[in-house]
Amino acid sequence: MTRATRKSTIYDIARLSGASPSTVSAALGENWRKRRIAETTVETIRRIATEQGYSTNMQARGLRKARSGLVGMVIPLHDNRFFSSMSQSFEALARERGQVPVIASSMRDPTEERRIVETLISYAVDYLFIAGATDPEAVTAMCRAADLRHVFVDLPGRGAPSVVSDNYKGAYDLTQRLLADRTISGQTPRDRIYFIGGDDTDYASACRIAAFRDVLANAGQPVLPEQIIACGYAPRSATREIAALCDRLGSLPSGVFVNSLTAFEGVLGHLSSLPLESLRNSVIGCYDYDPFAAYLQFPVHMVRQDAHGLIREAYRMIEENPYDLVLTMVEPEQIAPRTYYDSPFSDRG
Amino acid sequence: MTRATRKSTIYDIARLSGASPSTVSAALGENWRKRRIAETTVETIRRIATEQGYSTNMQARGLRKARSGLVGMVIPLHDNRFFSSMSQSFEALARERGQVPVIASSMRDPTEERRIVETLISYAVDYLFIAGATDPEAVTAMCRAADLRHVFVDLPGRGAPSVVSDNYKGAYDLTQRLLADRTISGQTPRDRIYFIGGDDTDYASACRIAAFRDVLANAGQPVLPEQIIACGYAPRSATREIAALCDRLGSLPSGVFVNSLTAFEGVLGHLSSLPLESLRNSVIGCYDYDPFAAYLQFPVHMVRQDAHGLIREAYRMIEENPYDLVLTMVEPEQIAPRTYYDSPFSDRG
DNA sequence: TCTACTTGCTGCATCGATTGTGCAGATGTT
DNA sequence: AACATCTGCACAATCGATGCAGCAAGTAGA
Repeated sequence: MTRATRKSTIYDIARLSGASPSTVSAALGENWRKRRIAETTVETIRRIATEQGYSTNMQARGLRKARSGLVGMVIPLHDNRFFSSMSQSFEALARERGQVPVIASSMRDPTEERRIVETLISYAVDYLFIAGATDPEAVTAMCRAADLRHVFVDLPGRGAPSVVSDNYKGAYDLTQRLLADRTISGQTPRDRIYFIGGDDTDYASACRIAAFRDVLANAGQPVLPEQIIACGYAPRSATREIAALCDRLGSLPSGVFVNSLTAFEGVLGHLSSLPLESLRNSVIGCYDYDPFAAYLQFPVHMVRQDAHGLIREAYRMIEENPYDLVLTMVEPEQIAPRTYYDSPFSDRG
Repeated sequence: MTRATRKSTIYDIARLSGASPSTVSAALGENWRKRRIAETTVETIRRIATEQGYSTNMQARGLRKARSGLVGMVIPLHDNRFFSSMSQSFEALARERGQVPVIASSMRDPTEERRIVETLISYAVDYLFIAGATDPEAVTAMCRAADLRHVFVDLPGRGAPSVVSDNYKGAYDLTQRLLADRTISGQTPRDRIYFIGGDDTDYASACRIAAFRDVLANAGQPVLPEQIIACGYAPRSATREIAALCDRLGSLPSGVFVNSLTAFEGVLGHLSSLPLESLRNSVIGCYDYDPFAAYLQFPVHMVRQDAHGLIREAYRMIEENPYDLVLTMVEPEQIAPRTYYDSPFSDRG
């Protein structure tokens, strides 16, 4: 095993090439023309640098230039199709720009979120993307103090540009589809459609709930409080709640609007325990898309949020109008039951 | 909008507190006792630091201490249940240790992989985890030169400790289950089981293919070359290949072993175009688990890899025996069709 | 009173890259 | 020949935090 020699620096290259450190720095960078370094010198220096396996110490550069080349993104969790799609897009767009993405998950915990933002500020990230912020005001306050450009994604903030899905429209259309697909047999509580999952204090859920209410009200079926079961995003609690609901009603309701894939995972945990027949008279919808969820034993109406579009827009905002406190909407897409959506990354795997 | 004041440094705190920068540094750190700073001084300094919203400049600290507090992980892609579970676990374990995880996706491209490793080395990550390496030798060479502790996950390398799933065992058991579940009606090519997806030059797939061959050979059904369709991990190519196979055979084969969730996504793209009846006489297995994939219209035998266990072991190795060139195996778990697996993070969402 | 410690702090060099300034020597101009 | 200009490079300060070496007061022991 070769014992590693200390990593080589511009001073080593300087010594080996007979040039000065500043010449080496310029030669290895982009602006050697402006600094009038002879092309032959540049070539020599670069050759030696390659031979020595030199690589820039980004900590030193970052310290001097007061920017790190890192771009931060906070997401609620990695283990989720929607957010991991965002990660994939974020990474692609950041690398296109020669930046290094740092993605952190907050578990939707405001304290953790704050700690993460602090940490990213400590590392002098150049931009910060916050997806699903739990406390936008706090984030903005910290970023302001650190003079850090930031943008909110998915959940808007008041102090920076925000890019969000058009949750109202997505939920409006989904609810309409559920309503249309439903087979009603009477006027019992079971005939209603229930909304399950998410947190009614968060923006996205609130929009969706509003749309849900509006559609049903327009259809002459005003929503009762018990029809909204905002039990959070955790699979476990969704399992519990849907089971309790079925218990109360004596069967599955005629329709269920599930507010996220994670909640749907939990709902599935209960549905899977039911005989398939009992699902025949229910129509299920899920806000978010998953190719497997689209092919369950029962039809599922889905909504695909444009994760890539969200990130693209967010990047545009942060690069072009970082101080425009504007809210950009990105349209989600309704996906019919049993439809395969060909993702932008499906040529990779 | 408040214009941001320059971020405060230890020099600002020093001026405000009347102490010297070195005293401030010591007071804000852990070792102020060793440096014999009076407790009252420490309190004063910390109060002022808080008031000023001071936060350590990690670039400066990293430069001085020659370690960054960052830990890197390379994964093939974010948008995948297996890898995003690894990300989730990695993040949790890194934060427990006060480190900051940086997760990058290589898209299984050796060039991209190398670039990423170089970049992470530039940022002086303290450790590097490489999952699904495409060129382990190159990675080890670079890490050696930079004196960087690293560990291979999922795909082993020769030059560092490796932690991998027991792919052979997982695939052996899965193949046996497929064989047992199959209903054969004759001795035509359609009666065979086919293996689809993955890259036969990569370690994990090679192990799984070997197990697949062995089970069938033991059962007196030696595997023909055309039974192994290692068409990569991309959904798109899996769709193409399964369609071509069905074309050749005139129907679905009696069994399909799908080598990853991404490939399965592609396979599903084709299966979904078939009438449900045509699936009745086939048994499907997928190496990797997804809760939705477990509840499709047809039963799917799945294998759940222990992503959390892999990362936990990898961390143990890198912290305890970074120079032990040992290969640790982590057992995967067979999941019966239509089974809900309760993930370690299912209380979050 | 004089040495011998201890306490509590400061000064200074250092990590590696960047950048404004300056200075020889070459070339051109009148 | 005297002066201006350009070329190609080197010097040194700087970014912010760290940690070694050392120094002035205070306390203890003889």
